[in-house]
Amino acid sequence: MMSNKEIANVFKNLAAIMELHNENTFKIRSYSNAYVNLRKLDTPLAEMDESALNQLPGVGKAIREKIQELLSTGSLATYEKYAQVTPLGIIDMLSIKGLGPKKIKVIWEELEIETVGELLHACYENRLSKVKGFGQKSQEDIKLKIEYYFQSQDKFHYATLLPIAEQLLDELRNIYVGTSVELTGAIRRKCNTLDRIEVIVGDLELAEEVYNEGLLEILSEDEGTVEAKTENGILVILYLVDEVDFVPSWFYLTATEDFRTKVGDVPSGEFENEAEIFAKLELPYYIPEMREGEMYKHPAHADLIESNDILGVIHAHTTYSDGMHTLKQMADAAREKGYQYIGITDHSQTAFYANGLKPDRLWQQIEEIDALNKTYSDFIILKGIESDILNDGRLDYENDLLDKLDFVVASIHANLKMDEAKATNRLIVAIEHPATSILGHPTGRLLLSRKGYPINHKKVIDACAANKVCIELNANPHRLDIDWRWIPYCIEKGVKISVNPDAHSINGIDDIIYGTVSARKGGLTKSDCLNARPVDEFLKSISKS
DNA sequence: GCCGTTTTCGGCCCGACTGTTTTCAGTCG
Repeated sequence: MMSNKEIANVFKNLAAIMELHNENTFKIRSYSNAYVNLRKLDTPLAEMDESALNQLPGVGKAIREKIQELLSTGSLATYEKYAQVTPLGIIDMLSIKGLGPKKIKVIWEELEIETVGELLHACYENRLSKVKGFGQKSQEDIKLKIEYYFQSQDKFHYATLLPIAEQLLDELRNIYVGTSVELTGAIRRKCNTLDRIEVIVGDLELAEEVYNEGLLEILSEDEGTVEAKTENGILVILYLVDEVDFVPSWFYLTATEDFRTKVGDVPSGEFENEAEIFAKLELPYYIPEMREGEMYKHPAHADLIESNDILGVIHAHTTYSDGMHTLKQMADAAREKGYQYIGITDHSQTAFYANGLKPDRLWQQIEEIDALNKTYSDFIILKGIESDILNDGRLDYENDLLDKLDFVVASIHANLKMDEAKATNRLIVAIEHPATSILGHPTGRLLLSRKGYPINHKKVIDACAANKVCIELNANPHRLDIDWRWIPYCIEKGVKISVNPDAHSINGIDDIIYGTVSARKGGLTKSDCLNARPVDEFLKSISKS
């Protein structure tokens, strides 16, 4: 049975493909609205009867019937009709930022291009810039976007691969009873994005059940290294080693080469665990997450942040702007999950697309928070805003209103096309605003789909240090922004990191887990984490006086 | 295709930017 999100996505895809075929724009808008409305629903569509479906906003007879068709057949004839007359490559192009349906249509019709690869080739040959409506700059921009698109192909977010890897691990352990079986490589290092799942097995033989039971499709087998694919097409590498060598092999396969060469060769001998290897190398124990890049230069703290150290849910949206749940629902959920406080940050007025709050609605929210806070004795809601950083670096409200808030997250959402100097300067102007408490998602990147604007990290972090502004580690697995590689520099400069879920729903709060994972990769300790502090210390830490 | 009625069809979300233009279309958030 299809989930609400899956059904909503069909309507999004339907709207996009219909735009390619010049259908009525208002019809298309209806389907887009259906996408927006349906994905926000709490109740599963599958559990609703016909009259309940009819009462949903934006759902009339036609869309209701399409929902029912999807629930009973799993597909949609209307979409299939358009898909049949649209090359797959053209549909792929819709996911490249900067390319909309109008431009794709021109590319398709004028250049007779039907795949993303052909389009990249046309950029290299300077053919795209000759088409009317395109020029040198568009061609260069599209070329870079496609190159990023290809780099991201066959890669996955950590949050996507983790459950698949854990299930595979379980199944392999059931096959190799009494044998060591563990994740290794990038997935053990909990990398933000990955292209494979690596598993080490303490047995030199590949068990027959692995392929007989359809667990994996074996691609190749070579000297203890087996390449395979899961049924959903994800690359799996199995390393088959002698059980006696398991610990040193596991150690070897986990770290990247740069880390390994810096810490020295794996010592010979038998080891019970990796701690003994680090001891033999006369090094402190580095958690697997840190065994890459330059992290060997930084201390291997014993008190690294853990997700249950986080006491406050900072950066959360509600139905006031583009969140799925009400203020009270979000607060109650945070409290029930064991947090001590929540910092509400809806979008500010410029964010029209997200129903950003005009001053009067922000005042209204402030009043509602005051009232709700009187009903809690063991929990507190902090008044905040996610203020857009305008094009010139200003914040999105007058100072008298900003002063009424407990804290301000300042982030860029629009006009993302900037060079490094412009982006850095825009951020620094916002950081220097006395109301700014936390810099939100500093680069605006969306892992595997958008690169983010270039910034001079050192200048931005220095400015945060000088103005007592903290930096967000946005915990959404698609962002994980600020990048963990910059955490050591933040620590060096005394800039606190706030691990923020950017929650747009109750479930979104749980993204804190992924933020904590990335924070640990960067060696963040509990004491350097802003929202691992009780609420009074949180407020003291962001106070400018 | 949905909605809301002055119940049976007309109206339907904005603003800025960018690159391409010669006054604006396409895209994004």
